[in-house]
Amino acid sequence: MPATYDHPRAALTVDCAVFGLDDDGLKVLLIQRGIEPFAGRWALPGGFVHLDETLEQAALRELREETGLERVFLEQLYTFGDPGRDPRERVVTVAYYALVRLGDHTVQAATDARSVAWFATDDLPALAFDHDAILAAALNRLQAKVRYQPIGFELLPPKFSLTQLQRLYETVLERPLDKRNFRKKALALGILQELDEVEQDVAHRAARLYRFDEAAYRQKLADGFNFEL
Amino acid sequence: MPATYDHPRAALTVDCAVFGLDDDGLKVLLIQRGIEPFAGRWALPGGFVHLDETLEQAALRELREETGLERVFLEQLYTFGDPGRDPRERVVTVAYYALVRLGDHTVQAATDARSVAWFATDDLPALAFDHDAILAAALNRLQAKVRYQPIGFELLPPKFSLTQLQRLYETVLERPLDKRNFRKKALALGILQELDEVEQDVAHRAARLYRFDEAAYRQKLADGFNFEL
DNA sequence: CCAAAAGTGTTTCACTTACACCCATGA
DNA sequence: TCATGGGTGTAAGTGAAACACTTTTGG
Repeated sequence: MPATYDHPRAALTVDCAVFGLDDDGLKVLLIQRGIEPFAGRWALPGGFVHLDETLEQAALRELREETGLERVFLEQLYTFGDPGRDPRERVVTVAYYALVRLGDHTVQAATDARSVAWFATDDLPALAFDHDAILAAALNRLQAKVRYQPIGFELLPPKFSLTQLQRLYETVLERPLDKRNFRKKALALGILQELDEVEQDVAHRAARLYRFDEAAYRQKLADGFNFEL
Repeated sequence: MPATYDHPRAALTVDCAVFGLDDDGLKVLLIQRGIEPFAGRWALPGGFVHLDETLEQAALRELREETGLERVFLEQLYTFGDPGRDPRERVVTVAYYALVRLGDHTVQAATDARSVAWFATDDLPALAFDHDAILAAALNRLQAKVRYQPIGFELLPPKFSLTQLQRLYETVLERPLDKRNFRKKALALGILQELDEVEQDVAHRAARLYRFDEAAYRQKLADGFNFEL
């Protein structure tokens, strides 16, 4: 390491793969780039890291600026830095993935984004840079993580039915689950709070609603409990 | 994103937590810094990323330059970038962890490293920068990963006994394992090649030697096999 | 012949999986 | 009364964990 840090420097960005869930399945939030390179192409929201903010703050700021999203679950994914991933010059990007409750937010294009939209993860347009690789990594991580950590709740409304929860897992894991076994296991985790409420406005028997019990989760986590589903 | 990438830039480094195993337990390779900041302090080997190399290449190059190590198992860990983690200016570091067979290599200090040494992971000196946090994350990752991916072989000589393998797992996971169950499970993975050789020069019955069967591993991996131990 | 580690099976228990019917509600 | 999804239990099978003695070898 030189005594002074004076040398040519790569540019540093953050990019976010933001996932949401609706009746059609898993969605990812993309922006349409307003500027070169790749103007007009769809891309993950992201941008340059400022010198006075953490990487996570940069990711949250870019999300807010480009899409209007706030208060999302966010976790660092991987850092992509191959020379050539940006056609102009060396750019290293720290990728994050985020989970949001789709109903909570309306997205809104801003700054350098021409527009913003949700895309089904199994029907994506061509993406700018190496964003297809980043997105694939993010999907992998989500699938792996959802099995042993209850992060899926971040995709659901605060109150949900067991059927909704099951559909979430089926969607993310891309395979059907047995209803009775799923309910047994989900309840056995001991982190679901049964509410005295049911679904509204459905044309059949209304399902009981539950809430994710954060306190119970922290407790069990500290006790070394295993949350595999 | 501005149309040109002209703005103040953070410096970008890589750092490596290199693990090895000997009879005393798990070791990590540290260098003693020859220059400021933190001259004289122990630190993870690492350094600045060049503009024309990948992040992984940078990590391998720094390892070679500072410690003489070559051909190691290397995997990206996490990117640390809080402002203030370097006392002089903003430096973002992409951390890697590596596994080596301790017997294979003799390490050798070079470039900016005053000296190089292996330290027991449970008896570490004060480290430079936030390297204690990086190292803690690396240990966590190693523990988590060794359970479901057979990376532990990277720490053993090419030919090893089942007892050696068991001791490796016990060391990394920090808990005793049942001998019979361990052997049953390890062999059931179907990725150990039984050799017609035994240990040499031991003062008791000599143990049969095995080899990690890379081909069988790849095959089973492709078939979706689960390698949890 | 003693010390030291290698090697080997069976039983028990817990968890996973497969599976089908009645219930409540609104239209 | 019909259509729609909500809700429930049991039996069989599979994998994990606990556990102790005999064998081999060199000193």
